[in-house]
Amino acid sequence: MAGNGDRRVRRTQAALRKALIELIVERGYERVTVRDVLDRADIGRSTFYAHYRDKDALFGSCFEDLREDLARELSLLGPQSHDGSHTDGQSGDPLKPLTLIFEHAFRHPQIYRAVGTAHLHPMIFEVMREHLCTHDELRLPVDVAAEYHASALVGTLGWWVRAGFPHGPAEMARMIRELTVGGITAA
Amino acid sequence: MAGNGDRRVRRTQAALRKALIELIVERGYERVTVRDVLDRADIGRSTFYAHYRDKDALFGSCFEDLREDLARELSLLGPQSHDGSHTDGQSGDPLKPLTLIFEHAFRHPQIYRAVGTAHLHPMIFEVMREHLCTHDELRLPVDVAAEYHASALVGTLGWWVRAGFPHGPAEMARMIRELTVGGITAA
DNA sequence: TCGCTTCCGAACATCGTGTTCGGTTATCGT
DNA sequence: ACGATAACCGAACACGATGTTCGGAAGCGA
Repeated sequence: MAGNGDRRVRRTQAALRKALIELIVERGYERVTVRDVLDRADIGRSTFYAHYRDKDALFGSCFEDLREDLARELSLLGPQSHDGSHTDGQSGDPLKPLTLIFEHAFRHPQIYRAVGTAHLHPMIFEVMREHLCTHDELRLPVDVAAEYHASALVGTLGWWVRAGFPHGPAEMARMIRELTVGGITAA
Repeated sequence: MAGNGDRRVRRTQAALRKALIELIVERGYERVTVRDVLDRADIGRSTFYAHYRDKDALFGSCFEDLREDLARELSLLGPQSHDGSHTDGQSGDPLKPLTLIFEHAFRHPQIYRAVGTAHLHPMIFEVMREHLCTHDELRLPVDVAAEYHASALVGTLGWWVRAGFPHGPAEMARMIRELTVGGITAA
């Protein structure tokens, strides 16, 4: 599986990505130098620059993998109500997409801790936006509402990861749903 | 007003802060060098390091001023319902604190654009947390709910600033309130 | 005016970056 | 198995940013 291209290239890139993630978790992105990554991955300097323009590029490739992975898992669920409102039975459990996001973070704690959740924002935003467009029963600007809910979800997800998963993924999904559909007055 | 200490010190620090903010707005934080700040502010190199340990320290002093300014304005309103729920008439307009936050950003577009809104998060979070503690009618963990609403507010605020204030401050406050108290189903 | 503090700016050591290039080694297709 | 090809190595280099030092000039408050 996943065996495209030269084996050496695969080995090199995997080692670099692994090293970067580890180091970011240990020291934070800013405090990691290219030299550090090279030493940790045991890769030659020139080899690094043959693959990536700089540290940012390597970092980008890391979370791009992650993002695609999550997007693929989400797409397997098929089109459905993405935020849990409208339990109109035409598609599976409306809580499933939310749960899946939290489970994904739960399964990749290292990368999520390193990469942060900010990079998921655009993706979540688009999902929210599309959903709100098809179900637009509100007179609020779509952008505002989408940004609001995307920020809430992504922010809470990030907090949950940083706090070391104080609750289970499914539990988190349920709570987010309640907060989203019920508002602050729901008791 | 604000005339504490040596005039030269005030001049120097003000020039450095102003230069940094301008440059961050123009190029983004990472692409600003200490040299750039020195040139823009017309300040000697050694003088800079006599005042701040590095670029981060100067940056920190910038948004600390901002944070204190906003906190002072908020405290002038006195204790009240900070998120707009509970129109129980015992204190002024429940929408006022929210409006004040948006107005503050609207009055300092440069700094907000440069500093971003992430630094307000802890403050907003605490306000949310306290409010939810006193009005805890929900069985959800306070931290989760506080993080959710804080992220939503701060995220939307940041989007609004970056988008160039597509709506008025009061309008934004009203929309946030509706999204917060009404949930997604409120139509 | 006097004494003190701040500012200046040039010079310096140090570090991280990104590139180059000739030589070595692993991989893939046949 | 083997040969052509592509990837890797690593040392050396130029460059730019950082943070420090120090003697002298200038501005400030009293």
